[in-house]
Amino acid sequence: MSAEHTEKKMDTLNDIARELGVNKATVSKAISGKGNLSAQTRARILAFIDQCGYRPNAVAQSLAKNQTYNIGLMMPDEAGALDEAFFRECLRGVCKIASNNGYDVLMVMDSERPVEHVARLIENRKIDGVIAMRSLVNSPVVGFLKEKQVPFVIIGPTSDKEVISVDNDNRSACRDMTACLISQGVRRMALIGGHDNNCVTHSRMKGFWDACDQAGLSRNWQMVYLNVTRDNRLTEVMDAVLAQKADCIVCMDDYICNMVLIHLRTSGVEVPRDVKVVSFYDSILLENNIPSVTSLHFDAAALGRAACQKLIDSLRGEPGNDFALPGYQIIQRDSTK
Amino acid sequence: MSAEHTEKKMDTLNDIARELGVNKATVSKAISGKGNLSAQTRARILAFIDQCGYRPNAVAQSLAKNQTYNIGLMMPDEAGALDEAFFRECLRGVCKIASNNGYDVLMVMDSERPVEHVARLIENRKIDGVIAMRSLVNSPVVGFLKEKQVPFVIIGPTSDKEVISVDNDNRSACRDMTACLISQGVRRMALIGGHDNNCVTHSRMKGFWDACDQAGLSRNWQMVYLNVTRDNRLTEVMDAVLAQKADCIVCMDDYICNMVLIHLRTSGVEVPRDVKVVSFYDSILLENNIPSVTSLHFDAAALGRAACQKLIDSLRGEPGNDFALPGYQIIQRDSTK
DNA sequence: CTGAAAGCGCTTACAG
DNA sequence: CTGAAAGCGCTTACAG
Repeated sequence: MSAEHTEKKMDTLNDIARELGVNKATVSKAISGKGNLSAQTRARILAFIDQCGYRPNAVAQSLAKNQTYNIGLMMPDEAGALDEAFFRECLRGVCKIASNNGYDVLMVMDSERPVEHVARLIENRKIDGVIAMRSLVNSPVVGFLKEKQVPFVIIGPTSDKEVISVDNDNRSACRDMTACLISQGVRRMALIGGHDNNCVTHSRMKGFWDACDQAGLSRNWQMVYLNVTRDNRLTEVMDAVLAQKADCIVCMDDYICNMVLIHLRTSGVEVPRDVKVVSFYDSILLENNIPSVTSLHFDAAALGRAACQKLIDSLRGEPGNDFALPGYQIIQRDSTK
Repeated sequence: MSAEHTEKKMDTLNDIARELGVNKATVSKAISGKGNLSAQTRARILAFIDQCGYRPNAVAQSLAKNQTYNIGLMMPDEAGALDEAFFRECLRGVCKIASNNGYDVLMVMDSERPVEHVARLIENRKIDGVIAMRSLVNSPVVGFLKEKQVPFVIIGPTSDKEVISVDNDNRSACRDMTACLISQGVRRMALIGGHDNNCVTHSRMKGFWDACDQAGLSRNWQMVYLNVTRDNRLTEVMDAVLAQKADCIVCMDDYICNMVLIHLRTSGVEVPRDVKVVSFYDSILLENNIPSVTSLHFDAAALGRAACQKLIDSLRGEPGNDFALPGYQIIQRDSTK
């Protein structure tokens, strides 16, 4: 494979132009497919390139074309509180589409100062555009990207109409799931969620209320507790929930659900006999629980793919094909039987 | 902030050279700190740059210096089977050190053809070096990188002395943990592990045997089952383990441990009364279990940091400071009480 | 249809 | 101590 390499290095446009007795511009045109060129010489050049294993220097191309073919991917850096599998899947989706389109993915995972980091990348011209995952409400990142006119797409909800975004249809999904519970006879639910500066918390809550309203179920009968993170408020919240005889605990994500399940188990409350439990987000934590937990399931990889495709379309100035939002399923398990 | 920008664009070396009435080479020297320059003019130039917000074009620098300041990070793409938190932590560590040193991290997460992907990156000169996570035994990636003489470091075990690597000291950790069990009276263990083409499986097993040998515990009394992945062999393995009256089940990772716990629970076998359970790898799955599970805990972020630092040292041609391997702890919980 | 030239924004010997 | 020049490897008007 490297036999020819050792004889003559063929790693610049000049090398191969000299060898073929043509101008390097001609070679460039053959590769890019731009400009006029007889099919004959193009074929000859392409054949030679293929055979000698030449690869254009991406850095030089970047400089000449003022494009890097790099995408910056901003990962939120909140340890533990978020679903690891979600990020991995999403990342997989992004990388896949990027790779298919000749782009590479540059990670931005700066705990302290994400804005400064992405700013440096932009100002140094190391990336062409940005994908931001799970943005917070009014994220300063969005403001920065808009001001600098950097092409970007957001994975997660936005109210900003100028911003390209993809998101799970959390509101509809949570509405459907809640409606499903109501149709099964649930009347007095406790909704438990995390940080209320997280956009997704809001969407899910809206879906929850949508279903209650549609079913004519009084909002006053339902209980809502937000900002329940790691261990802080859980005990007091659960005491209230049980004292007020909720018939179903609706968890906004699997991490909260896991805490709830442990609390119930140690308190001797039996699921689903004494109280039903569901989660708006599914992960391995719930799948393996006993009893297994009814939950919504979203397709994170599809989300990543959609985000990346939208960004690349936008980078190319293409119309921005609209994608159907990746779907969701309600997975019925033992915790609501 | 962008007030001056709008008046005069100061985004190339030429712009600022013209403005200051000096040569662009002089400006370049002021920034890089290389070459001779009077402290005075250097200060003047630096002050101006600071004030007008100029940032060098990293692409042009790359071309001129033949360095990209990008690191390729290869993530294994085996969904589900691996610990998500491990990757996230490790990634965090890598990104942190990279960022501190002016490097950026380019993801390689190509399910189908990782070697081709990294090859393209190298041949296109988009990266200076590579970090490979949790490589498989005899990975073709390693062969490729060695052949191409690309600087790289491996996160995980290698027997290859020419290769720079960082790893948890799995063998010692597993030996210590096993020794600890033996000192608590365990005599007949069942070791259950995953794919035996995974290096880590071997290290952990070695540590296990080390402790048995040192304690004079006959290897014949112990049981070992490898290649127990998702659901395939678990049931038959557990039947054998229980039939042969193991007093402790040693799981090679938390995923296996989780499956084991579920099996035990549904079989009515009580932990730790009927059998003790430990895991060689800790994650949220085990921490929240009831009973909580005794386990080894490794510091993945430290591993990522060490790997990245070693790579950067090697890129700089520096001596390659040796790092102490990131530590581990034995976390005693209820499953061995 | 092909070639010669200028340019992308930097760095680095080499003169002066 | 500073400057003028060549070069990194490509692309893209512009001539011929």
